[in-house]
Amino acid sequence: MHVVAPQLAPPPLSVLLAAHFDRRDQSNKERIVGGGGGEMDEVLAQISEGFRLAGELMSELAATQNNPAYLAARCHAIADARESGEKVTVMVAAQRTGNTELPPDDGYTWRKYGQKDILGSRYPRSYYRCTHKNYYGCEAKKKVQRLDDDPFTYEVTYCGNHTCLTSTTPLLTLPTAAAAAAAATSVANSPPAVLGQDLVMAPAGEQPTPTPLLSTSIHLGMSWPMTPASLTVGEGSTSTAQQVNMVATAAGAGAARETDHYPVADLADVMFNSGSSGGSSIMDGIFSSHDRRDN
DNA sequence: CGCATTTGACCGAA
DNA sequence: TTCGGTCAAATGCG
Repeated sequence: MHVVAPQLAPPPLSVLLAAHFDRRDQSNKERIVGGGGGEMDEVLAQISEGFRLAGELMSELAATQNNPAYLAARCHAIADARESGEKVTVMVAAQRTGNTELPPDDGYTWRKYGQKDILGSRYPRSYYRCTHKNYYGCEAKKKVQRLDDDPFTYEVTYCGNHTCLTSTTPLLTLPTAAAAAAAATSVANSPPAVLGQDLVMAPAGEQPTPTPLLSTSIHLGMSWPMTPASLTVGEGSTSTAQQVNMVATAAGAGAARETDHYPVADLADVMFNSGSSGGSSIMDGIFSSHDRRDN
């Protein structure tokens, strides 16, 4: 079971018209769209109600994902899974423009070492390992497979941690002044992981110890060609995989880009893009207890 | 030439 | 025996 990002299509012109007239001038609406109590009005009202409900749902999702307790629970689940060597599966939306055959780019450099037709699956499964396996002994691997029922979504299963720090994608594109200021004001003994302007994730009850600080900067999500749509933490191929729904707006979703942030989606981005040429990464902040084995 | 991808062969688990 | 995962030779590309 997977939850894929809901994508609200832009409202049709008639709805925009109706909404516009609802706000502005009722008489004009009746004159142009139709007489009061007409079928047109009824249909438009139903459509408007549908969008209102969709809007409520979206705002509730956003509110849930900004809940510190919710985020903390998700972080710990993922961290535990990674530390115990479990697999992490991410549902990634494929590009809908250009070459949709391109595998999702998660910021690491992968080398393909195999491809298999999987029984019962329409699309083959590709196997990748970290390009730097030879240099750093990095044992990170991933499997990429398109979903049968949604060719625009890839199921990416990550196995093993990256022991290299070789991300090719910049973590954030932020005004350096803001980043510097944020870093300067971070807690003394916490890792220099504060790179964003909007800080959430201060789990209640975990006060004095270095508190993981997450960037929820929208820049991160925006700079990525793909956005993880949901995330599953499980153990191997067993059916007991724990579903961690992480709903994110894919690029192009029209709803409230300016005000609605999806920190969980950003978190997913960060998780699988933990390496940075600078040496320190946001991962240090998220999983501060996780021992780094790089040098 | 060096590196990545492709693809059939091979291997181990179920 | 089947199937998922990996290996490695052949091939392609910059």
